[in-house]
Amino acid sequence: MPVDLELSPKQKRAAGERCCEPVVYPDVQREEALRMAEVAKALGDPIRLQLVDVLRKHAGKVCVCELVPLFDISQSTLSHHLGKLRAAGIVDSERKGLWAYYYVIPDALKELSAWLS
Amino acid sequence: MPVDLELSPKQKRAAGERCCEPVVYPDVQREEALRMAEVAKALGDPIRLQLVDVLRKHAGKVCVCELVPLFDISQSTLSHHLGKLRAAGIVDSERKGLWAYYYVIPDALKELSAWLS
DNA sequence: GTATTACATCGACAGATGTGAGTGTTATTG
DNA sequence: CAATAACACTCACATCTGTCGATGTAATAC
Repeated sequence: MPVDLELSPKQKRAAGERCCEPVVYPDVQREEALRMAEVAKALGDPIRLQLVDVLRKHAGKVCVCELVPLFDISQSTLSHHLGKLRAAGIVDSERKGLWAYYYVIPDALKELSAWLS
Repeated sequence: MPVDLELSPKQKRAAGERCCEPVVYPDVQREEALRMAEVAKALGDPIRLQLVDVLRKHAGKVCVCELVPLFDISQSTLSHHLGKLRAAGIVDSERKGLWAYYYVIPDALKELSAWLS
């Protein structure tokens, strides 16, 4: 896990020579980074972040019709954001008649949260 | 802080009537969300996330020339990513002669990290 | 049945993003 | 001095993103 990066030679390399040893990068990080970046990207919009905030704090399932008046965007744009959050595996929804209820998937933010702290 | 969202009336509103009470949204969240989303967005790319990972784990300052061989991208693209991270306030750099040393700004990820956990 | 509501999806568009090749600037080596 | 290394920046381009209006679909109300 600890990337063993040495603070190597600070010396202009002589023509054609490599500057710094190419440090091997742990492959484990690769897929992990892809997953976490996907989650971070989904949270990288103020509206989506607030959506997740509301859904998390509510602890239950929230109807889309209750989310619409919270933001100054059109219904279709909100739907688009919810779709992105679902695609990123952060939320899921459940349809009940005319209404759609959204909720945060437990542990969806766990990996990113752990890495950040 | 707790957004008091009631799971209100699940009943098709009668022509012209509002579906759900427009819940007031705490303004405090607004700017906070903007800041956190900016950080999340910067982390929303696998390469930038790995860059931050390397810089964090190294605990010191890392020369760009040591970062280049870690990724399969051009030097200019790497520079671009570092610039984005700097613009988001996550990292900063220090120039020493020919070399540039990057490091993670302490507490830069604090707010997002706290919100996530 | 018809009218209407809740929500997702489509189409379009301006703006942002990731990428690399090339260039410029500055400092170091010889 | 000249040559060159390290790195940021410019330009170009294909792709992605956020946004809205319009449309589609399914369920409810009357």
